[in-house]
Amino acid sequence: MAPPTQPLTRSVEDYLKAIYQLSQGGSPAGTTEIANLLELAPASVTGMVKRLSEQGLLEHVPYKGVELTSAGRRAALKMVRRHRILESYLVAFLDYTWDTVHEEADRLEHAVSDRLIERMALALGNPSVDPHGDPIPAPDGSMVELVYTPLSEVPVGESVELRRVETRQADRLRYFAEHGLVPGASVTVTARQPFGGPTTVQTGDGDRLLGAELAGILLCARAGAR
Amino acid sequence: MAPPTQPLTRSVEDYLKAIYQLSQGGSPAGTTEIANLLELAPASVTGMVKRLSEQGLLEHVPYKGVELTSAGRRAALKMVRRHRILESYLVAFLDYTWDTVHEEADRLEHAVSDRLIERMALALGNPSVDPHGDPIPAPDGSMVELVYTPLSEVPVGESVELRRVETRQADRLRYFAEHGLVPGASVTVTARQPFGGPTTVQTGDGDRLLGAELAGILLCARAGAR
DNA sequence: AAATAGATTTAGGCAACCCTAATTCTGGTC
DNA sequence: GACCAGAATTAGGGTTGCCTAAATCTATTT
Repeated sequence: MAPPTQPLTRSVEDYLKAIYQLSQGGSPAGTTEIANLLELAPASVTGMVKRLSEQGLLEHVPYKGVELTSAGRRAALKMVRRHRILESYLVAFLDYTWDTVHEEADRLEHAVSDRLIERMALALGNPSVDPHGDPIPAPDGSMVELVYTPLSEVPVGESVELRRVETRQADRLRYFAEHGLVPGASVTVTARQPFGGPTTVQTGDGDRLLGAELAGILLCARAGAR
Repeated sequence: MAPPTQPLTRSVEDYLKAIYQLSQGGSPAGTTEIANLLELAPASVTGMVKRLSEQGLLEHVPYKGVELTSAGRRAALKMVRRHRILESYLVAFLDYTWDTVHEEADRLEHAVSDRLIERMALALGNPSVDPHGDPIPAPDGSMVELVYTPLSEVPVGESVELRRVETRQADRLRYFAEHGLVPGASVTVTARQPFGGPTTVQTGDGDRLLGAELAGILLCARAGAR
């Protein structure tokens, strides 16, 4: 039952990761979506998708969309584990910050061995989340994905704990870090303007006004819900 | 004076490293030598060599051999630095042994950024040699290469310090490590059989008989010479 | 000086991936 | 029910980097 798969190329690994990410929402990934994410022409995606379907990594319904097969998902989750362990390691031991680490991990994830990843994981104490609060799949591909509430939807008056930051954009990440808005931080929502207006929060760092976009990518654990 | 070079591909990096290594002996590298080292067909090497010459990284005299230009040497030394810092880091912090580390470093060296290498170097305290005793080029490409004496040529009766092990073959490296024959170890030559016969050495670990091949790849610092 | 072994190069191909331009399909609209 | 915009696919190319087979060159031997 061991996967007899020949090693995947960098390109293939990138496609699988992208399709995994786009399928998160439940519906199959579209050609153009994939193309945008990988910064390729849609025609190139069609070609690769065809090859990967033949290899049994994808399920492709022409003109409809692509989904990962279980072999594809397994490979994608391995890449996600690599990426998140790498990010965690670089931040913990090599002075990277969460806004600079993504790029480095994106290159390294194609070059590391399983052995290296497991040693890094061990050195980190087998973490379950990365510096952004994203869950790290176990070596067997299992992953516990908790459901959090966007800060933009936390009722006024409630105190919550920041758990996860859903962006890789360096400028936003830097802004969050500068103001103590990192996983683990406690914040209280003190006000919110209507019609997609800003949310006001109280942090250990003082009060801060967050626009709807930023408040929407800060995911929080509410007291009762967990 | 900054190198305006576009990023090199993995293949190109491998060629430059190979040619650097083969040119160490002074004479230009031959097509077949390069092909053997990289496990490619000689015809493939001819093709790549032509492209790299046009890019100004190599000096190729058809039917004679190849040498690195100064741009080529600079790039090659950068790869050597990457490789040796990686090996040092993996051994120091991630429990690799010197017989397993080469392969991992060979893949990683194409994926790491300069920034990562410099952070690893810093974490290591800017080492000047790697776990095998090979000198590590400085970021500017300068490298101090000391001249050592092969154990096979150390006169009987002399005590020397092991400094460098010139092989990447895992089985030999494992044998050396098992018997304390690692850089820094002190050994005394107690006997040597003539006509390429074995050398007998006394180590902290006891006495040991080393055939000509093994004794030839253990490089030693002699007392006076250094 | 001719022969020849071995190294090197040329010729002709192939696979992976990417691109642009042209075509075809799908899901609404009017 | 025909039409249209946008999505997806097909057609036709290009590059990189590898291979095998067939020349060709070099250097050494006879």
